[in-house]
Amino acid sequence: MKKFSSRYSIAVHILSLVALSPTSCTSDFIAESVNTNPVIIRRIIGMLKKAGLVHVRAGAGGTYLQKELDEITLLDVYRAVEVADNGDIFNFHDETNPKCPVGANIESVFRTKMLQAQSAMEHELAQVTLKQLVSELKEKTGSI
Amino acid sequence: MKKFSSRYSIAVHILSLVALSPTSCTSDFIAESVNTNPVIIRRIIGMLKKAGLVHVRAGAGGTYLQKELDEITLLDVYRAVEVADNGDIFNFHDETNPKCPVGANIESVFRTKMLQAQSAMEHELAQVTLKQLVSELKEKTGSI
DNA sequence: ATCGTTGTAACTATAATGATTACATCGAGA
DNA sequence: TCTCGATGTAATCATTATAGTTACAACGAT
Repeated sequence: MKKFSSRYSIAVHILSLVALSPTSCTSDFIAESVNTNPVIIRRIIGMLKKAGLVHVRAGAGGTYLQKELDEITLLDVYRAVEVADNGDIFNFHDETNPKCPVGANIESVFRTKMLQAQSAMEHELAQVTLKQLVSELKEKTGSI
Repeated sequence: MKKFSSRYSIAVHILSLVALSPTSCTSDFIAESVNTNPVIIRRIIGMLKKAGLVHVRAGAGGTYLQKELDEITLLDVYRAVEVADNGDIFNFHDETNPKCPVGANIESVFRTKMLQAQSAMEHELAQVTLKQLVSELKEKTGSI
């Protein structure tokens, strides 16, 4: 019964914090808001950096957005921290018996359907920008 | 980088086989088509049984569909074998710092978006019946 | 009553996650 | 230039899910 890792929610948390915080965001500072270990934060920031979403002042400290808030979607963040090797979220039992007509063909038929389902999910994620999300967050917090 | 387990693809394989096979489907027979251990098959059949999708002739042997092919959707199968405790596929880092305005509110904002994405995926799965899938499978195999 | 099948328990190996300690390296500022 | 805080990353550990396997009691059609 596996779900997606919590890296994704932490990544969104990090980006929101960086977007909203007036002060410099060190991994220690962020870790306190997320309530976890600074190394967890640094690892995730490393992925966000690799995806071109943030840059980090090495030595000096602090993480900063590298794109505008409305240029980052939840899909971008998802792909940065959560995506599997080939991008598929569904697993397949891929060594079916080729001598059986069902075993030989079931995977390709099933895979097509699964990719459609995955696309639908990713399309939904692509609709939400961090700008929207942060704006809703601001409403919730009243001010910040 | 976790994906869904291969139980799902195996479950669909099992149901397709049961639907198409003229002979009795014992766990040994199915395991040969899937190319895995019979106990794996029995475990998954147990979940399908619990979900009311199949029934099993205990003692005698053999698995049979309990619903019509067009009454079983990929979402039904998904829920039978893959669903996590509360049904959410996304994980949340839920012990954020309540003293931080972002930490205190990010989860509920993010969760709403995630549930929409999950719904989109499940809606897509609900569109596909086993009847369609088996029909496509028949086309692929030529005959059976 | 027999015998093949199911339903489980128990065990193993493997892999991902999340947390933590440790430490080399970077670079801004005194 | 030196110091000191911050980053980047390796290594380790506990936990959990998956996948496979062996073993065996219980079922029930014949």
